[in-house]
Amino acid sequence: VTRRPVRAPGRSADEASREVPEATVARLPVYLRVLASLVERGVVTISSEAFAQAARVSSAQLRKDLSRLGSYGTRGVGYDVQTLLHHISHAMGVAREIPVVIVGVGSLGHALANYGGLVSRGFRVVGLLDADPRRVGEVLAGVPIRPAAELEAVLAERPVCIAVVATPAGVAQEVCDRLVRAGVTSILNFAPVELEVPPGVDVRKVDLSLELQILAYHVLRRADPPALVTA
Amino acid sequence: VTRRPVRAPGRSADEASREVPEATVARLPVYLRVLASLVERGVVTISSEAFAQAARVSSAQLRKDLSRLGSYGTRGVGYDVQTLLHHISHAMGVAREIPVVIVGVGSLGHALANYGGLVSRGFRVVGLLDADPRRVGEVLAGVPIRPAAELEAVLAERPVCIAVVATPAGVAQEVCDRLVRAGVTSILNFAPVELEVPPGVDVRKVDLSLELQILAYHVLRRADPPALVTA
DNA sequence: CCGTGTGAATTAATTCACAGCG
DNA sequence: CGCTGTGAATTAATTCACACGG
Repeated sequence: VTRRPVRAPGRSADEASREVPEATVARLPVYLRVLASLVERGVVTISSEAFAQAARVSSAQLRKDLSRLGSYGTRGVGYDVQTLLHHISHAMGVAREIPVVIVGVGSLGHALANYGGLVSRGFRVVGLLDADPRRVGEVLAGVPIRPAAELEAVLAERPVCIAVVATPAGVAQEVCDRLVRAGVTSILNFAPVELEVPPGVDVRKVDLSLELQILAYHVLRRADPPALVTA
Repeated sequence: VTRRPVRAPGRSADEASREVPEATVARLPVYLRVLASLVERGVVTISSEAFAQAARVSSAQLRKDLSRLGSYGTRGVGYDVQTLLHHISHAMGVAREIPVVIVGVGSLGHALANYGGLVSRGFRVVGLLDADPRRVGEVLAGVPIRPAAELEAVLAERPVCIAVVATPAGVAQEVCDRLVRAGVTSILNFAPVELEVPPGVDVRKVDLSLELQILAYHVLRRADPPALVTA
């Protein structure tokens, strides 16, 4: 995952949050998800211990993370699930609906466009683009696929900050350049290439085979020789 | 990403590698990919500076990472692309073909099964499982989709260490439990839940909306009010 | 000379452990 | 009395900066 400087220069000190560490930011969405499921199950209050177990982190880490946002727990009791959900949502800026465009609507792009988790977490797909003329015109989740050539036009009609690149590796950089030129400042990249972006643009990557390779590395270093087939 | 103890107790000291840090392990596949593209472009030698730029890391970090595997560079010159490719491949245990099963063959599962990057990085899909009877029988990348009920049978015929969970969130934990009981020790989880696994089982997760939420967090903390729509 | 390899310094993240509040 | 909130201690990761070898 590429992290670039992108420090906010000096926002008004309205929020309680003073510089939440990156590692914490990466866990907040997990907490949010766990809290949502606790609400569903009717849980009203939860201790850091139980919460941490559900989120698969240590209780100390959970408490430290939460304390960055403020003191929302009750000593001797735990956290009120609703209150906490509210505060983390606020910190993460949910309550807004964030428009995203997806470039590349192959099977992965289809999966993303149809993924309900997007909408439920405050995102809305407002544009779908694909270079394959056979896919153009298809409507996915209420949004028609438009030709990749119209990328600039789509972003002119409807400016967005966040774009998802799900194209083949070969064209990802070019697509990325065009997105950035059209005003996109944050990119989620599924193509297996390292995107080059100007400073100020934020890129995160998701790479399936990279994750598998990391898992495989650990398997190979295990004590017992496992179910592997030599080529 | 869940990292669990999983320290190899005491492998024979055959490899040069003595305890490669986790952060480095996570970058090695990136280096591998960059090297492969350098080979394609006919590059023979590369300096840490140029290599680092292509891999989007600092040159110091790259050199430190590579030095964990041994001294494969030439002072005053740089690294031989082929040599380095060979050594990192070896460290990552490429040269073996690693079997994986995919549980859940929705649009995401389809994308994964058809993803060429798997095969080219030494993985082979040897099993596809889905609970939907309408999908059973379909053949993807040469592998037939079998009913989820046969999970245990599939893993009995052909033991594998690594499984991909691409099911809906609701059944992911159950599938995970069954996989672990059937001998799987490493899981790549695409379902938006925190999987609970016994010690010794390694889980990594890929969560699209989590990544988007992190991007959105940073967008919201930017100086200028961006292209967001209030709900 | 130039660029690798690496100790030393720095910064970030995690864990410990316990004071103090409800 | 139990559990949060948090300084202090620890561990991990990154960056610096330069000695040294080709």
